[in-house]
Amino acid sequence: MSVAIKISVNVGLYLKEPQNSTLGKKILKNSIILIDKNGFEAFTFKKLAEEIHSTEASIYRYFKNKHILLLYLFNWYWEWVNYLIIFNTKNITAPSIKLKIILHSFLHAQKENPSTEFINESALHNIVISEGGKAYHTKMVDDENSKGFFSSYISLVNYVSKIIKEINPTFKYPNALASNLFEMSNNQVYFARHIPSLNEVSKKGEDVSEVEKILNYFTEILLEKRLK
Amino acid sequence: MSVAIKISVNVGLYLKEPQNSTLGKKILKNSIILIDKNGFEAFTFKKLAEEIHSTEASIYRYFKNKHILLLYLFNWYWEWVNYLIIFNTKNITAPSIKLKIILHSFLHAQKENPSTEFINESALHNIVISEGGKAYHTKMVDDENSKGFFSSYISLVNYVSKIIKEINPTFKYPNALASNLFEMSNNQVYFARHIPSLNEVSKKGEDVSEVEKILNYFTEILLEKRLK
DNA sequence: TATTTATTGATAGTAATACTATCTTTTTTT
DNA sequence: AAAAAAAGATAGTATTACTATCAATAAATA
Repeated sequence: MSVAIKISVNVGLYLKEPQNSTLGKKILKNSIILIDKNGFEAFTFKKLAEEIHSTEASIYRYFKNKHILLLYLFNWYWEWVNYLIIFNTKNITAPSIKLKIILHSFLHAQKENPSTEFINESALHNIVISEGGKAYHTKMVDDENSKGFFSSYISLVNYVSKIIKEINPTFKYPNALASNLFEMSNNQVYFARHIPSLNEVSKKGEDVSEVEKILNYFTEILLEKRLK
Repeated sequence: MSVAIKISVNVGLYLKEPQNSTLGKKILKNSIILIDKNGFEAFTFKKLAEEIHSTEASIYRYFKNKHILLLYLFNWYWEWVNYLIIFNTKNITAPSIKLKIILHSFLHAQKENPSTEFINESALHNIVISEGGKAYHTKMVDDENSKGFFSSYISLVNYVSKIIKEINPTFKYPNALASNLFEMSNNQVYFARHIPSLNEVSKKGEDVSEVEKILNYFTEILLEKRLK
């Protein structure tokens, strides 16, 4: 017996819900593996089809194209982080502790017990770090935003924004801070791994914890209550 | 008569220096226009060739591929910002004023007098905002970093980092703050334009100035001198 | 159980992309 | 005027990003 959580994303992101079939789950599982391994640019439906011993045509029955598949994965990830955050901050009242837990949950999302056998959360987290920006840095961004394709991310940011306001109601830009915390988090981990002269993270293998320290340091200073 | 500044980038980024020929300058000029208009994904050497009434083969004599061309443009941009910053902070001694001027220079780089007829700084700035992350979010990042393809950006970050240390020598992560200022700057402008629920920038057409306010607000709080 | 329906597989085909190669013409340098 | 360099013209290839069609198989339901 077990308690299963099922994560669902915006229906506009798929033609057929991949979580409801064996082939669909294989697509999700192996697209994560392939994108993580070779990067999004090198990823094609043909290679994926070969990997899972299926055909391109079959994959196209689930996703319109690889960009939409990427959006599906990101939304799944953001929903998963959302769940983790709600779960981990349950019964915590002090908002400043809540924010600390949120940062920790987000940065260590990969280390949590996997909720779903067909999603490798750790690999997915790496994809979000390396390719996350590609979700919305396209010419379709306005159209896709209007269709709610970023709503999981937006609601995450809004939730954090609310907590920021609780910590310090005089802080002027809670949304900007919240979105920056997520963006900065991924960015600084990426820099630590690939362009280390852009920050102060030296210890290999502990990049995530180091970035957590940086983010806590920044938020503590930014949200410290002050007179005016 | 005039005073011309010539910006040069890492020699590994081109096969033939485009700034030295009419065709090369046309390539630079029109690639900026096309990428700005249609986005980097839709940009191809073939379309560019048609636009400038030349051929694909001729463009390939200047740049190995479109990714390298993008890197060339970004390096050119970072060098240009670097020049602007040095120029605008000349004779300013107070580091906190310097940092303010840097943020202003960076965010308004497009409004400065164009230094080069074949580069539309405004369009290039928009490309950096929309596509900037694609410079280093690829599987070649480590190799390209070792070749110095991001050195203009790194030296920019290091310069700002030094000023941060002057403002507050006790601030623990000057590099992380400096890189975040540049990243956050582009990101928040992009959000203001495309996913406005992610920050507090409402006024259309003044997004850049609004983001400047946010960045100043953040840095002032972060770098305010404090005991411990 | 038979039958309809849905799902997947197999195969083919197309336009566009991302190049490489070669040869000719034009322009520039000496 | 000759030599060298740059650009144009053209062709060709492997891969990508799809769309279309039809057959085989599995699942749902009558």
